[in-house]
Amino acid sequence: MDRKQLILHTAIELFATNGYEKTSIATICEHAKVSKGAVFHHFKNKEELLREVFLHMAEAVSEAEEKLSDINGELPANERLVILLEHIFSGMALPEKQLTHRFEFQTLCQPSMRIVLEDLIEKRYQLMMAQFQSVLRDIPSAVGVVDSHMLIAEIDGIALNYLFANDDYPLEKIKQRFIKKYLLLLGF
Amino acid sequence: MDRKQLILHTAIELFATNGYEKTSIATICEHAKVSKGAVFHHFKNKEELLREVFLHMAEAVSEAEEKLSDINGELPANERLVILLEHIFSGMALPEKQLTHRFEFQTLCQPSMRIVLEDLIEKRYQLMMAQFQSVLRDIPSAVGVVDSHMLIAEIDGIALNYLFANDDYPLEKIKQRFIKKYLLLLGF
Amino acid sequence: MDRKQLILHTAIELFATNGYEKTSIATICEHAKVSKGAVFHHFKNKEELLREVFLHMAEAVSEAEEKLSDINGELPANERLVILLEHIFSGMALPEKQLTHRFEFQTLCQPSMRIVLEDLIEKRYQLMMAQFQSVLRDIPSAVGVVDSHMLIAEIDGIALNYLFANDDYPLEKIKQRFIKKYLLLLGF
Amino acid sequence: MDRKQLILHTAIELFATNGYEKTSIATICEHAKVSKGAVFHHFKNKEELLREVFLHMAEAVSEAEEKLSDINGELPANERLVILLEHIFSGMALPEKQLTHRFEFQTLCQPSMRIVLEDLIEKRYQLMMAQFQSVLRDIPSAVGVVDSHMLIAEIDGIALNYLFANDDYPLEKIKQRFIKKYLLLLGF
DNA sequence: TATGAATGAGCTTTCATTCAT
DNA sequence: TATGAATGAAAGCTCATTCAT
Repeated sequence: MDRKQLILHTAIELFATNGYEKTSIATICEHAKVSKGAVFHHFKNKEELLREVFLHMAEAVSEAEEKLSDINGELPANERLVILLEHIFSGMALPEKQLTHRFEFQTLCQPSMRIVLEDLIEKRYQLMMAQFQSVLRDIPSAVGVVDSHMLIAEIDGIALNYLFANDDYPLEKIKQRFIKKYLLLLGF
Repeated sequence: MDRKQLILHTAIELFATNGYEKTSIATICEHAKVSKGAVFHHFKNKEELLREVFLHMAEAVSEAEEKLSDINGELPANERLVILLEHIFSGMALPEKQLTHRFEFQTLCQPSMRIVLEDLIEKRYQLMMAQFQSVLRDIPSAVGVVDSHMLIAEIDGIALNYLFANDDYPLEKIKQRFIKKYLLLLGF
Repeated sequence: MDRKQLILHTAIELFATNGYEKTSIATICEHAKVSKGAVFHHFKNKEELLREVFLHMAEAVSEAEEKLSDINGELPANERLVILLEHIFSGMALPEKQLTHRFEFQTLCQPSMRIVLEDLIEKRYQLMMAQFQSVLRDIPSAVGVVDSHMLIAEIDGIALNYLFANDDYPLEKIKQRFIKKYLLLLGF
Repeated sequence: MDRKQLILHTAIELFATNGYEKTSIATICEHAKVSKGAVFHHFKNKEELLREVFLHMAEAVSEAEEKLSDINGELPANERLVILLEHIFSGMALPEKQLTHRFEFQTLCQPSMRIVLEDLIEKRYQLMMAQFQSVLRDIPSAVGVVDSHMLIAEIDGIALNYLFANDDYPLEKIKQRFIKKYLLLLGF
């Protein structure tokens, strides 16, 4: 792995676990076994590093989602929706994805991060909207835009609560109730 | 208002808008027109100030909720649920409550804040759980614990997305779909 | 015990164990269960408190020494010297005197304390000189001034080393060798 | 001279003359014409700086002593003892050594310094003990351990008193009486 | 490309001291 | 006499960033 990638990976891990403000460049250097000069050679400043970390993460997530879309292209809409939701819920339990989530929630809530990433966050939200709308479009009883917003928000909320909850959080049962709820709402 | 309250109010506002890490004691002092010494006279250190800010906020919220419970004590469960949800959604649009929400989401997502507030956050979550369960308990088709977790999470998610969204976020329409969804799920 | 005495006693204890610079007025107040106002009512400032602490300690020591002189007034000089040295060495092992010593050594070595106490330290040294000279005066082979300086210095050194040494410091054996040495030097 | 050495030298001088607590990092920086960042780049914190200052000083002293031992390797024990004592007493009058002594006494008496240097002080004491014992070992009438402790303590005491005394301190005469005393005690 | 010494602004915190009550 | 809230200077320390090598 080249130097830049190494720094990027180290940064996301530290940002996710300790927070952006609490992660000093020096700490990143120690963990990545790289000099400070190297970091500032590859990234103009800390904010630019943050932006690239965000981009890097968003890219990885998008790739996974595209694969999913490709596979399920021809199924009926309700099945596609269920598969999508199942996929998202499964992801929540993966340690690797949890890191990503942890980081993402911080970018949303932390004013200092949000300011730096505003445009990227917006773009990313539009992508998610598109993904849900492409499924809901084919369901007559769905209210495309509203339901997409709602789905995204609710999933966010569940991920957030699960991420920081104790071990006994009933994620699996919530998933089932959640899917049932939507099938009812959408008339299946 | 006494000095301590003044500091507390100034702190929550600054924490909410600029973030805990990015809010220096010096900034709080400038805004509250108080000396640094005064802050450390009333609060052992910045972390203790954070805890008191959290407590202060949680108290205010709890009081409002208690009032609501008192009023609706005798209505049927489904109506109580709807009123509760309407109340929560209405709150999201109030500037004053938005400040509180902004702060609260940071406490959840920011590792450095979370560590300091862990116990208080847990206690607060239990309180919310109790509130929802006291309504759902009277609805046979509800799955008390699971549905409470799910409701809290979903509302969190909607508040989070609304809070940081553009002006065109369809909160009102989401509220309607959201309530409809639950009435269907719970068999009303 | 009145307030002022209480503060004085608390101060010497804290100065001795933690050092003058490291002992804040606030800490003294906590230990003495007294308000800050009370301290500054009785003492103009921290330096004045230090001076009074020193005076208070020196007084107590002087009283003890006077008693000793009174008792041994009529013995031959060499016996008086031995008794005096025995008395001083015995004192070193008393916890209460150790506190005093600890404080005293700090006043000698700590520039910031020394400056404040210069005149009092000088006066106290003259007193000790007088005490030794009053004994050595009666011993023909003694070189009054020089031997007094030397005795004071050596005893200081032994006290200093004993005070901060491990439990196995052979104070008793040193005392015997020390006395033997002086009896030889002075021709007894 | 490199930056680190420069800081070290500046620090020992300021610690010795003004005391450790009263010497701020800022003051060291001003005197050494170096930025605060530079100090904390080379030393983890003020305590670590203190430890390195102590080590640096102890090293210089040890080197001087080793040279002395080498030179006198073959002389009879009593002559070696006298030379050693003469050497130590001569040192007391050197301005450069006085700085070292001033610093050393503070490390012994100042609780806050002592805590930080405990292990290094102990090690240094053992070294001094070894030095004296290597001389006394060859003198039958000496009580090796006890006399070494006593010699160290007494020399400490004389240095301490001389260091802070007025100009009329009879160091030279004390030296002569001191050596005479020991020659008598040890049977020469 | 890469290093790490150096900078200096800014942070949290401590503390002697003052003063209205 | 006594209290303790308030002050503000100064402390130790962190950190993003620069730059000579």
